[in-house]
Amino acid sequence: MMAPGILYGGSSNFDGVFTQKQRDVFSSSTAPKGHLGSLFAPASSSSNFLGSSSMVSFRGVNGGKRSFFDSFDQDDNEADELGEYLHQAEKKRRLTDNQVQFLEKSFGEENKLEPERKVQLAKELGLQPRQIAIWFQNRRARWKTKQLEKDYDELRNRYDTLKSNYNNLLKEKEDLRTEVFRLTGKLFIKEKGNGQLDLRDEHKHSNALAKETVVDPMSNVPALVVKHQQEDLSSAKSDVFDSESPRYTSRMHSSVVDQDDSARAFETDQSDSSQDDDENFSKNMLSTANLLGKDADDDYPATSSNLSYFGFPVEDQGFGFWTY
DNA sequence: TTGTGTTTTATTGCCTCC
DNA sequence: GGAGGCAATAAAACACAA
Repeated sequence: MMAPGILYGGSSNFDGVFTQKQRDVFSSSTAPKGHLGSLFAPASSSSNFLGSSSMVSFRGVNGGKRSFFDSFDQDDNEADELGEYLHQAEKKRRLTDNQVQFLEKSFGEENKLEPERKVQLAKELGLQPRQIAIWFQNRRARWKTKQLEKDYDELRNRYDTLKSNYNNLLKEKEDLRTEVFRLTGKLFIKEKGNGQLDLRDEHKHSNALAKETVVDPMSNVPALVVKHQQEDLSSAKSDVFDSESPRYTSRMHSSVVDQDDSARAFETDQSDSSQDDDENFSKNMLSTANLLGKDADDDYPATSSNLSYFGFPVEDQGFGFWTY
């Protein structure tokens, strides 16, 4: 197979590099064969470019790296360099460190290459404009890849942080929920002991509030929670978070209780209004408390919209959209 | 020294823009 | 229709472990 070869010199719109097709055509018709064939320039009179030596990487030549710019100060070595070049004419040659450095600097200033700048850089570096264009193109591709990796890392960090916060909130929620259950039970026992608790009113209130538990479209938080927040704020009373307050307890209870469970627990009351003895209500309350305690790991709450406390779809809690 | 993985240079084909 | 950009790819050059 024919290795890539570069032809030097230039006509008005010739970039300095023939395509494989062009080379094939050329070499099969008029061009000399072999290494010299790839050196055959279609026009050299108008060439602004520095020619063969510019294309040779001096890495490893004469036992070490040689500066690209140094090469132009050593006319004595031109013959040697030409010989070296002739030897490497059909090899792919890397740019020197200085050339790359120069190009990097230019790329840093502007990663797009206007024609004037391309020609200017080609002159300064002794390369073909086509090579400059290719270098910029490849450099843009590398930059894009790096940028993608960077963006990925950034997104992943943000995701990790978000997930961590979410898990912390979940834990906090569980703790609060446990506390509510504990205090509810305590209150129930206390008020039942005093014979002051009208559990039917409590039940009505609970059901009414539970039915209000729909998601607030603005905040994605259950509207009941929003409503309670607003009420609690406006009341400006010290009993807002007073665990001994029946009002607080009933609200928290109703917002926590699953609607279905709640309905089940108070089914007797709804089906037969004549039955109003405290004992039945006591049993229902206790069974509700047991049910809730047993299902403490279940996701909150209990709205038909299948949304968790934070407004996330339950199935999304694992942030399943992100895969590793 | 050699095999292998990575980087760099260059080509090809397709697309868009003027 | 030509110029230039980009994605995909080839292939040479390079790095490095065994």
